[in-house]
Amino acid sequence: MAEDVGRRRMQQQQQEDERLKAAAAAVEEGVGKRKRKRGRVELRRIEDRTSRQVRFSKRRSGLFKKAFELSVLCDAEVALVVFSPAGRLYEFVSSDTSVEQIFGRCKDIPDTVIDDLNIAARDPRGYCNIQFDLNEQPAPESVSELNSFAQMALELDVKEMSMAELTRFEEIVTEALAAVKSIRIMKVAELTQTEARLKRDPQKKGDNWSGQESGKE
Amino acid sequence: MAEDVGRRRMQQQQQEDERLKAAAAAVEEGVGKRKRKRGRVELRRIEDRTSRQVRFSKRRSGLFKKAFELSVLCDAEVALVVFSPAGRLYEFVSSDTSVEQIFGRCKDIPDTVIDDLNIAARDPRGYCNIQFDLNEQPAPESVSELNSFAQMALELDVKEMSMAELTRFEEIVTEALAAVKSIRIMKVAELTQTEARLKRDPQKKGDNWSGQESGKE
DNA sequence: GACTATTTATAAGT
DNA sequence: ACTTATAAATAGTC
Repeated sequence: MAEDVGRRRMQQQQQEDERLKAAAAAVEEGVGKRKRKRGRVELRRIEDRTSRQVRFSKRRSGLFKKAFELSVLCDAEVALVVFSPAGRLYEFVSSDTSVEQIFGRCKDIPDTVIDDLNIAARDPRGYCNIQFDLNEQPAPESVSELNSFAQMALELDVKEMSMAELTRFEEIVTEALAAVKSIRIMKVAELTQTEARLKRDPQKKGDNWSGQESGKE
Repeated sequence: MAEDVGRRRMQQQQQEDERLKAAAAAVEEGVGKRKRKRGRVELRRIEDRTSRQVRFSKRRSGLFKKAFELSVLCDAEVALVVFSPAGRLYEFVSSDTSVEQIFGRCKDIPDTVIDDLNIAARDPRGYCNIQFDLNEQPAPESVSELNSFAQMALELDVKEMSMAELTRFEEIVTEALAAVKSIRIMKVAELTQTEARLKRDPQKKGDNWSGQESGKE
């Protein structure tokens, strides 16, 4: 998926350049008067309240529409639940089944199955205990030197910050986390696609698309 | 002018008509030798197996992507579960929540309104939409040089990471966020205490519309 | 709530 | 797979 995007991006080199230049200019001149092109969005929490609410409405309807289409076109079971920040609940379930039933099935499925082709995760990660003292950092695991440094830098600096800075910084870290998540999810999606071809077909009849894999990546 | 507007609407209407006619024709004449225009799809189960599988993959990716974006952009909780016809499970849960948690919340909310597409909402409002791009990292805002560097470091490096690294890194960022939050909370508590005597309302962090929406529209 | 300009998603084609 | 043509989604506006 990311590769597809990459290709497309190459095609749109011109546009990209244009955008990057604009962004660079905006940074230099200070944020503010820059107006985004229509239809283009950064992957981060929308700051403006009104805008965020409007977008939520539009995007929510689009998401549900897509979910519905997937269920119909591909004969898949789909369950979708969305809570607005205000706590309102919106849900969609493809067939006659209920959300309870579909979610229930998730729990019943053993790890082996889930592990194989699942896109996202109920992995143990992501639950943060705010137990540690800042002076006593958890040992900076070696993901890469850069990352370790970045993390230390963040946390050390944090102690010196004003409220405003803190608030802003929290936003930044939140955004960074969002970016990381998105990338990971896309990678998972990629892998899932790749592995799909290697997966045996439980109920094959006639032609099978999974039988024609020509190696893995 | 009004005529222009009318013209546009007519064009749209034509598209709709065309589509509907095509669908109707397909039904009456049976399955087809008919070649659809690119990008155009009838809302019905795809008969061709290969095609169905291919589109399932693509659309599934798109759906999850959008679900993720909605959660990030609009700060909403999202749970999405998809079963392929083969019975494989794909799921996505927005943040630190689990499917079970979100599901649990569903049960607690009584009144349900179901619309045309099987979409249920606890709110009279309609539905909505979403979309996003992975290659587009959030712009590095400058809070301090250190922070900017850290953030950029994070995001740049992230693109090169393996899955294992990504997972680990996500964990680190999550922890960092937790740390920042804890610090901010402590500071808020301090300030609140201090200023409580002055009977002043120091700062509000919220631009969370969940807090401001008291229920009506 | 509707309109238009753009971007994104994606059905077909190679 | 990779590319291209089209449709759909949607951000910015009024």
